[in-house]
Amino acid sequence: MVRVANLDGVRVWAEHAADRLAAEGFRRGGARAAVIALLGSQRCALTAFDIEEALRSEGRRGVARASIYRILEELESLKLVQKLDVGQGIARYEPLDPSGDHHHHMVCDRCGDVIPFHDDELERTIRNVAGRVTFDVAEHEIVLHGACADCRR
Amino acid sequence: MVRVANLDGVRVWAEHAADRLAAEGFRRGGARAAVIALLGSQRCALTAFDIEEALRSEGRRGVARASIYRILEELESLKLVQKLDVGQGIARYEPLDPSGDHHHHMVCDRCGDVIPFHDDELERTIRNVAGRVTFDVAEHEIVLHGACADCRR
DNA sequence: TTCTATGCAAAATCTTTGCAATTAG
DNA sequence: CTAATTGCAAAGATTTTGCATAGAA
Repeated sequence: MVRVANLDGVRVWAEHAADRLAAEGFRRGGARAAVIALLGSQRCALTAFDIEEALRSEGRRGVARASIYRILEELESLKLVQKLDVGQGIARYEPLDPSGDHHHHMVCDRCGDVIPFHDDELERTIRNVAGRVTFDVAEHEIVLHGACADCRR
Repeated sequence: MVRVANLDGVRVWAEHAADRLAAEGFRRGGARAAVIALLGSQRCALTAFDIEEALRSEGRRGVARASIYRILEELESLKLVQKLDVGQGIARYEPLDPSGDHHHHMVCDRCGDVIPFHDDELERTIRNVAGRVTFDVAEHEIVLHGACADCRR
């Protein structure tokens, strides 16, 4: 088991995202820049609420909730972020590594913490399964529920 | 890859659920019985809306939405049904086989269809992963996204 | 009769939409 | 100047809660 690999990739993600947006003809607004900068500095999935709060407390005027959702939707459609549901009906968003690297999540059902993990064997197995089904598998999402190291005591 | 195994188990699930509820001291109300009967006749996950609609069109007076949610919550806490999120922020519920048998889901992102599947290798791999992490894994949920046989054409 | 189960309506939560004002190019 | 971007408020969608009533034991 490996923790989120490729932290360098994450570090430059904001830059990569800005480039992609520019290439797609988007203009450079302050709200979008703020959301991208925040996502780029995170190692894992944030909710829209997390983002709103973080940007508001960053001192500046903050970004409107509607803008956050609109921006996240754009980023998702460009495959720059992945939207994921870990089970409480609240969407989370995280940067998508341009190299294709990805990870899954363990959700602590006691404290609500979301912890990323990666496992090569698991990826291999998923690929095998994908080859065996009469279904065109484009993505996969795996969530482990349970208790985190702190909570299980 | 195997389609939902143990259809007999599903068939008797309603009975099993009724027994568990009785053992837990619950009384036998009509709304709960209707929800259980419906779930027992399904092979896969339904949304609260699906359930409400199905029960309403079943001719009778139908079951109030609030009751449906309350009943599903009870059943979930007794581990009689599993609640799952396949990504659109809408919860789905399905009977949980008392034998421990379980399956995962492929979601067609074009038509929205949710298709169950099971794979032994995948289960084994998940168990291995669970043994390797500093996290107490109680459950796991796997969702494959893509296009179903009909939609991919 | 007593306490659970249910229905109805209102509230809560998360997300989306409409529209006017702002801002980038 | 022109069109994309943003903020604000209102609307939508799903789920939860409060409370009075019906119903099971």
